[in-house]
Amino acid sequence: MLDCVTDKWTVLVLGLLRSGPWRFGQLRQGIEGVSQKMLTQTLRALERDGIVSREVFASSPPKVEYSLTPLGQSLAATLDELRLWAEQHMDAVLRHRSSYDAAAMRHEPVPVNRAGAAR
Amino acid sequence: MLDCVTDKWTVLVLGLLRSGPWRFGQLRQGIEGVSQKMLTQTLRALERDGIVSREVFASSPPKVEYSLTPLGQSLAATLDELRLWAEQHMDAVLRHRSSYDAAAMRHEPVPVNRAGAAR
DNA sequence: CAGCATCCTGGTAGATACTG
DNA sequence: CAGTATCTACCAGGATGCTG
Repeated sequence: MLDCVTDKWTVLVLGLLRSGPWRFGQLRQGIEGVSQKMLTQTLRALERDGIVSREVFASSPPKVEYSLTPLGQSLAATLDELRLWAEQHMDAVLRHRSSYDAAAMRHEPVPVNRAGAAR
Repeated sequence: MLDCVTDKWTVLVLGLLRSGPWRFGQLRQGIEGVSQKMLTQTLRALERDGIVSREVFASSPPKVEYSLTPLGQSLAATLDELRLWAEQHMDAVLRHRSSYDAAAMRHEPVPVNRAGAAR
């Protein structure tokens, strides 16, 4: 259950939809790095769970709008707090991260380049 | 950034640590389905980000305790709201999900078994 | 007990091509 | 425009064995 709401794309999609209905292509452009496949998949899952609603306009060119259901709005609000936390504490995290890495350096003797970088 | 906080195991680990310090083995048992590898990995990442602190007791047998830093406590609190949302709305989601699936059935005619199941 | 190194597998996401 | 279908590659994550 947590899996579906903590999904990366889900968080981003709901972030955009908070401001009102969006078309497929708009979402695609608004979310950097999302593939058409993942966007479709994410939206289907959200629709299935009653988080977003999908409205098809039988026009030419075809047009499909996605918007939040009431349930979706409550989730989006909750997720937004998470995003807020991330924004507010990102610098603290990054700072701690680099000092941690620096400390690790001192233990792991020589970072000799044995056949390329780490990993 | 969101990736690290929306990780599955992260959420579960922080959920447990809210109640105080836990030992490695306790966490392992307290979180169903987590492998030793993933738990180690998750804890390392959280330590690196300053979310949890790791205290080693040079006793025999060895003992390592994990606890939340102040930063971690704030994150844990935020994540807990998410868990709360999930609990409160899980039934609504599941209900919508089954009605959605039922509707899909009617469109996708005969679920004939063409060489194994779907996929 | 806690943790690391290694190997191996399967699901997941990307790329590509086609359709209503 | 908004999808579906198919193929492939990659790497997250499980299993195993060893160490301090």
